[in-house]
Amino acid sequence: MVIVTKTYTPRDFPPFAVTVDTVVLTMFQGRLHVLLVRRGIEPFKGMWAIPGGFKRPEESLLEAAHRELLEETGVDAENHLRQSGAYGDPDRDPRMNVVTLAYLAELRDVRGFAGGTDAAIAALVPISQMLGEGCEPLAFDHKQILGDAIERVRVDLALTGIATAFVGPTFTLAELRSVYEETWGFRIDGANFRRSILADGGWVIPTGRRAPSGPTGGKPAELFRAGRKWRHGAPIRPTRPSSMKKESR
Amino acid sequence: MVIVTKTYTPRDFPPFAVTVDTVVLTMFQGRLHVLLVRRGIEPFKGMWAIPGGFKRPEESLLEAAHRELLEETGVDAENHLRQSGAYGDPDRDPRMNVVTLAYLAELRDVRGFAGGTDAAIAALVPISQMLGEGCEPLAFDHKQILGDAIERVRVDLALTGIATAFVGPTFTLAELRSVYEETWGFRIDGANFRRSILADGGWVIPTGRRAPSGPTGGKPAELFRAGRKWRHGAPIRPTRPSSMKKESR
DNA sequence: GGAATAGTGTCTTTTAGACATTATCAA
DNA sequence: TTGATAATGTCTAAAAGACACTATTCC
Repeated sequence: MVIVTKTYTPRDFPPFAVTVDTVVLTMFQGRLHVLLVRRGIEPFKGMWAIPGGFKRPEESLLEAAHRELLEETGVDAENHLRQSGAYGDPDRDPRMNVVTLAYLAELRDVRGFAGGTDAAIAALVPISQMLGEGCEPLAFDHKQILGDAIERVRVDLALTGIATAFVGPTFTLAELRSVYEETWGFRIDGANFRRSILADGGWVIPTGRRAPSGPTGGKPAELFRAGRKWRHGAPIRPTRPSSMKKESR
Repeated sequence: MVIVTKTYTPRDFPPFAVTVDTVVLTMFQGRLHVLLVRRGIEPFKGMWAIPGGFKRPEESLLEAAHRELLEETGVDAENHLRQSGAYGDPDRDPRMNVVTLAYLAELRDVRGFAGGTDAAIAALVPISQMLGEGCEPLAFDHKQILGDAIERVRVDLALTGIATAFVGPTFTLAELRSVYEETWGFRIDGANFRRSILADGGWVIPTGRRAPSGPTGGKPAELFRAGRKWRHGAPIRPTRPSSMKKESR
């Protein structure tokens, strides 16, 4: 039975360290990347890790995630942070009992980042390098956390307008489509994609302007911006085309 | 900078209490209910609360959720617990800084529960009573936690086979349909529901047997069991029928 | 002009939604 | 028999998927 007083003493409850770790995902050179830091201290010194750190008593979990990411990497993900999971196995940190809350942020620009307090280096690393065949290890249970976050993004792409977070304030439908293609791992027909997206009125809105053609020419693409609508009426489905050309990469 | 030693002392990190709270949802008398406990101690003494308690250092979050639910309510939700959110605002508990991890369990049978350690009473309460118009208050931020959990269930019904968790080991399609209807709040055409469900092969499997007719007669319904398939190919969509008869309750 | 990319049109197949019809029970 | 519920069949409309064709750029 817990003694009911205004203040608790440490003997009344088992204390834990609470950390927040943020998986920052971004499109870089046409590939899905994650922002990682090289650990500068033991344990797992020198290994890649998801940026994060201890929550402070006076801040909320969200505030902690925002602050830690900014401190460690210089990246400001305010208004882009979403919860993605909690991890609290007793042995997940060899030093002590740590419960961590994973956050997720999809960002367009992850520039100007630099190693902060206790992270030696921050860098964008391709997802395929961390989760594919024969991939590199990650500190702690961060491979699990990263995997769960990716799976979350895949689902959310179909159900919400989160795809627009990966692109700029204005974007072409080809850019938006490549977000889906890269994350789901297969190609989508451009014509049908356009129809699906525009049929879901209020999600992407034409600006009337056009993007300049690329170095290889082609018709200049229309520029769109994200609308206020968030939940899709009909989901953009991750349906692998029936007789579609196989992914060629 | 954190001092790197094998063991940490309490001065190295801010300690928190970590609790796990479990939202148990079940169908009872045709309505969606949540399992709540009357708080026997301050703060919020006498108010409804989501069952839960302190995590122990030697157990995982999942194990803690399982144990606390069993202790407080007598309900064993092993293999049915899923994370649904984390809550850590500094003032969410008036006594101290508590980070809580919310779990979610959809169960068929929530019987044999009784008040345990520090919960005076455990009871099934209709969701409408806790979240509807002019509803009752809940302890702490448990109204938020409950609302988030319900929203999570609504989405998961469309994407996964979680609906079968609400019904017995064998069930009729009418029973399964009522889970969707009750959770989404509108009626679904029985014929079309049957087609959608059976088209998604491997999710529900016919047993060859039939359920006895109800007291009002009618053709005995086929009995199905849950298959191994979990993710739906095409989602069972929460599409409100266009010209459908309005919900009559 | 030719290659490349964006956008339109259209055809086919699939699925959702509505609802009529048939089947099988209890009273 | 009647009333109720389950299951099947069928029609229509909408959406997905495939792909031909046009438009506009760079080289």
